[in-house]
Amino acid sequence: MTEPRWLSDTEMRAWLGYRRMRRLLDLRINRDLAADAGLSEQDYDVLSILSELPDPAIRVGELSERLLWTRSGLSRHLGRMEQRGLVTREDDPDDARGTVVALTETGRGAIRGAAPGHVDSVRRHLIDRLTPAELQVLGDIAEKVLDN
Amino acid sequence: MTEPRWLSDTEMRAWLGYRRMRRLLDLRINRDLAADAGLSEQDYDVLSILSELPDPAIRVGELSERLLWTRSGLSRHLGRMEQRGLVTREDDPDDARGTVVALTETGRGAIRGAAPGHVDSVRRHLIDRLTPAELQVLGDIAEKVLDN
DNA sequence: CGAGGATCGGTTACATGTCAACTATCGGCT
DNA sequence: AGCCGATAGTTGACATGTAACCGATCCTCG
Repeated sequence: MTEPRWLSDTEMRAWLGYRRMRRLLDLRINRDLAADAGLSEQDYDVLSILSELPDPAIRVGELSERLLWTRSGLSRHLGRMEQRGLVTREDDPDDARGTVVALTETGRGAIRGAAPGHVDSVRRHLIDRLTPAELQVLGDIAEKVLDN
Repeated sequence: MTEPRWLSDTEMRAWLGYRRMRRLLDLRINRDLAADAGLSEQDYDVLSILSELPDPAIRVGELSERLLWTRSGLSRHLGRMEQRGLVTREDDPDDARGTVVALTETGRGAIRGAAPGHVDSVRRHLIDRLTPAELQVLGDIAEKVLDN
């Protein structure tokens, strides 16, 4: 193996900064969300997707792709959310192998109630700390990283 | 509660982009690290801090602060790493409540062996995809978010 | 001194994620 | 029609994180 190209100061600062930001930012926002609405970040993500859907229900597999989650993890999480009355699961009438997930009224109420506080939290901890130019670049960076 | 300030397009793009980047980037880099070196990201972080220390050992509490980890989580993790022969734990001679953690030769070898591949992985998935200006801004963003 | 609150690290109970294996079903091909 | 590999979702075994609590030790202040 040839000598690797170690990271320069700027590169190291960006990498370590990203790592610490990830930890602290997620910690703060999740804490706010749990305190304000009694929801985890994962709950919020699921509810958010369901509430913005044109259809009343979505296949578990498609939901897992949108969330970038494994099916098994999602299955377990949906079980917990179902028990709390946030979502329902029913057999897909079009494909007996499948299951469709839908929001309950409780779930819809939960996301409606949680959204304002969550947006405020995201603003306080991230968005409002950055300039418009920085927000633009952050979007660019994410796009480049995700572009496989 | 007054009407919240919802996110603009640019803000939403930055936020969702960050979220997706976090998921995918971590997934990729952790996968590489596990495949190349048989280490988890957490293992790497611990070994990395220990290997760059001026002293031969560090207090558990200080390690947990540097890692932004809870003590209990770190305690469990150190137990696992100790069993694998990567680190040792001994009573702190200066404070009988405390424990000091040190790297074993195995642990030092593991981090040395893993570092080149890890740096390469970080480059491939993040650093080398960005321009110097973007790296600078990413560092700035992290600094602002972490401030306070 | 020495009493009592603070601090340290670990453990127990629990939450939540992954991987591999499983069951049920689908659907193309003969 | 019937076979058989592919696909959908769930579950068991396990890894690994947190919060609450515990026993031991430290240290300040009367």
